[in-house]
Order: sequence, then C-alpha cells, then structure tokens
Amino acid sequence: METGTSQRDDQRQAAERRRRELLEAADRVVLRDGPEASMNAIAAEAGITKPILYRHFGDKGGLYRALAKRHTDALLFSLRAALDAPAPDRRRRVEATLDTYLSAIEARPQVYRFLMHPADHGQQQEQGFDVGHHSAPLLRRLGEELAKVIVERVELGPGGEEQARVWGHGIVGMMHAAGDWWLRERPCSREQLVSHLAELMWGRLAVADDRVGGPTF
Amino acid sequence: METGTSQRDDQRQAAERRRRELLEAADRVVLRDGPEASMNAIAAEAGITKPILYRHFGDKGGLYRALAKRHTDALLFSLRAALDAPAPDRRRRVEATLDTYLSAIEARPQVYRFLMHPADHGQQQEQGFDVGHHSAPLLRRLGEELAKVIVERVELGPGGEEQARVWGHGIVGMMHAAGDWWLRERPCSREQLVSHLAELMWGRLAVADDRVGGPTF
DNA sequence: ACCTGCTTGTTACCTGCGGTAACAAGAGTG
DNA sequence: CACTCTTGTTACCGCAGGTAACAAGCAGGT
Repeated sequence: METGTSQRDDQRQAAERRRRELLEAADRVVLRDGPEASMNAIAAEAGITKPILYRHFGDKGGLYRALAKRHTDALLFSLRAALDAPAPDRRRRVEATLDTYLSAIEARPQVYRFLMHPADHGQQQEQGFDVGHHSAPLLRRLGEELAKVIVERVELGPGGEEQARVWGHGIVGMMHAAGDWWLRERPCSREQLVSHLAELMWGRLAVADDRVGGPTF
Repeated sequence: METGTSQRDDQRQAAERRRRELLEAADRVVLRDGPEASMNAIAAEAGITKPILYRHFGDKGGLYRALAKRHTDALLFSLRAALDAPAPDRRRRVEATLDTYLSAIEARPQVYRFLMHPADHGQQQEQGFDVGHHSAPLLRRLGEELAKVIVERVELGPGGEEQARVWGHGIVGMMHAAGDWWLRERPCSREQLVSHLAELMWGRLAVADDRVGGPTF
C-alpha cells in the first residue's frame, strides 16, 4: 500500500471510470446505429468483448437503463431550470418549459428517439415493427416531477394532490405526443406549437364556438 | 368450373378466411403469453408451422400490424360512437369520450398493453427492458382522427386547422399518458380521473391561484 | 389417362442475438 | 512462491426470426 487511499477505493474508482467509458462508447453506437444496437457492436466500439459489458451492466436492459438514466437526468435538469427561471406570469412559465422540452428533442432527435421510440431504426422505412422501448420510465418520471411542482406551487383546494398528479401525467403526455408528432411532420414552427398547446391548456377549447351548420361539439 | 363464382375468387375467399383464423389464433396467444409471443408459439396455437405464417403475413411485424389494426379499428369505432352520441354540451361529450377510452383500456388491459406497451411481459418484474412496441401508429391515428373531428365541429378562425391537429395529438397524448398511469397505479376512480382531465382541458390550471408562501407558477 | 399449375403444408436448416462457462494473464500481497 | 482479485479472452448454448426445398392434394386442359 503506497498511496494514502486504500487499494479498495482505487479499484472502485477505476471501475467507475471504466463504466463511464463503456457508457460513452455505448452512447456513440446507439446514437449512430439506433437503439437496436447489438451488445457485440457496443463491445467492439469500446474495444473489448461482450462478457465485460455483462460484468458491468448485468444484461442488456441494465446497460440501456444506465444509458437512459443519464439522458433522462439531463433533460429533467433543464426542465427544472426552465420551471424555476423567472417569468412574468404562469403562462410564460409554462410556455418556456414547453419550449425547453421541444428544443431539447429538436436539438438531439437521436437521443430522443432512443429514449422514446427505440423502434424505428435509423433511416429505415417502417419495416421493423417491434424493437426495444423504454419510454414509460422517462414519461412516468416527468409526470411525477411535474405533479410535485404543481402541488407545491398551485392552490388547488381539497383533493388537490390527486388532481395535481393527474394533471402532471396528462400534461406530460400532451407535451410528449404533440412533440413526437411535430418532430416527425414539422407542420409548423416551434413557437406556434408552443402557443397552440398553451392555448389548449388555457381552456380555449372550452370557450370556442360550435362551427356553424355542423353538429354540436 | 361448377359454381357461378370464378375459381380465383373462391381461392381468395378461402385465403382470407384462413388469414382471419390465423389472426384469431395469434390473438389468443398474444393475449395469453403477452406480446413477446414467438412465431413458433402462434403457429402451434393455430395448429400449423411457421412458414405458413410467413406466407400470410410476410414477417413478424406484418402479423403484429394486422393484429394491432383490428384492435385499433375497434377502439376507434367506439370512440367515434362516443363522440357522435347525443350530449347536452361539449364538456359532457368530451367526458363521455374520455370515459369510453378509459373503460376500454380498463376492460381489456391485455389488449391495451399489447397495443401500447408490448414491453412489460406478463407478471414479470421489470426484468426485460426492451421488447416489441407499436404504440406510435395507434396514437398517431387517434390524434389525426380527433383533429378531424375538431376541425369539423369547432370554429377556430384562421389557422384553425393547424391548431386542431396540435390539439388532437395533444389531447390524445394527455388521455393516453394519464390513462396509462392510472391503469398502473389506480390512484382514483375512473369518474374522478375523467373529471380531473376535463378540468385541466377547461383551463382550471390557468385560473388557479398561486399557493400562498410558495414561488409563483 | 397424364401432365401442369397452384396452394397448403412439412422438415430441416441458416443467421444472429442475448447470455454464460471456463480459462489465461497481469498485479499487488502474505 | 502461492493466493487472490480484476480484466480480458475464446468458445459455446439456446432460442428467436426467417428461408429453402421438397411432398401432397386438387383444379383444369389436352
């Protein structure tokens, strides 16, 4: 024993460094080849062979979870920041948060597709139909986080916590579905999308008139 | 040639009947074993062997698509019915449609999980992480259908069509995410969930007060 | 009667993946 | 030196999706 730190700690640190390196290699492969990247491919990118990956991550799910957690944490961090940033009123705050989310998925669609739709692999048409998927964990985390924020900041009266959780998951789902569709079809600018969604949440559907001549809605 | 119909038509009809039979067998297996059912298992259930399945459906994705389409059509049909049923006002109509959707996923969670989360297989913990998934097609279809209904019935002024599509996908996403979370955790009754979601869409978040002592939101 | 064409079905195989067992080599420690 | 711990390897298993090649039944044409 030469150093002040115990040998045990040295080994732990080395293992964690290695783990990070492996995760970065996996990240590169997943972002290049899509989420159906094989363990062999990831191992090759990292310059090693399969069993090492399995020693570090248990199984493929473990690796994917670790990978997803990194990205999810980062996304959650920026959303929290947008939610906490100063804003003139609640609507601006909501718009800023929506815009942050949409900017994130717009800026790195590969990451987004890995987190949400590991199905559609790369350039391929809609050939493969079923592949890996792990959207649920991310969406559930986002929903719960938003619920926390709502219950903590909005006065909702009795039963408010339950309502906040419903809203949290509902709003996250709205944002996700609309963002997914928008990213795929790009039917309008980001600002317009944000505005439309905010209008929806601000109850414009409730007060819009029926179309003349059509059935009531 | 004995019958009035051409022999060609007879064969086509027979092939389609066979296809339906195979789909029903596949349905049974998928609903029993979960969405990760193997082609061998499906073939066995149908009393035949793999290559026949491949002759009928091309590949596994083809079979799953065909299966998903059946269920999606059925769901869409009942949602349409709820949307077209007589109702005193728009809010009741929306609530009835939400309730129809939630009832459907509540009544047949196996089908729902197949359509949306083919991942979590059966009783298993969260071991397997990635499996088949095809939620996107269903969600996109629902979103587009709802957009049609909105644009057709609600007066939104210029740019209304774009807004309607955003709303369609957003509302469907909200319903889906909230429903998924609710089905998993059952935190409240169906009626309450419907009511909370309707309140959200009716803009209650917009008019709720800030919580005293907390930061603004 | 015989051959032809078509569909239905089979067996037996290939490929590639996730995952694992068994073993080799280096390095610190008594 | 022997012991152990980690890192790495090769070689394999089981199983999935997918396919080729061939057998059998059954129209219809000549």
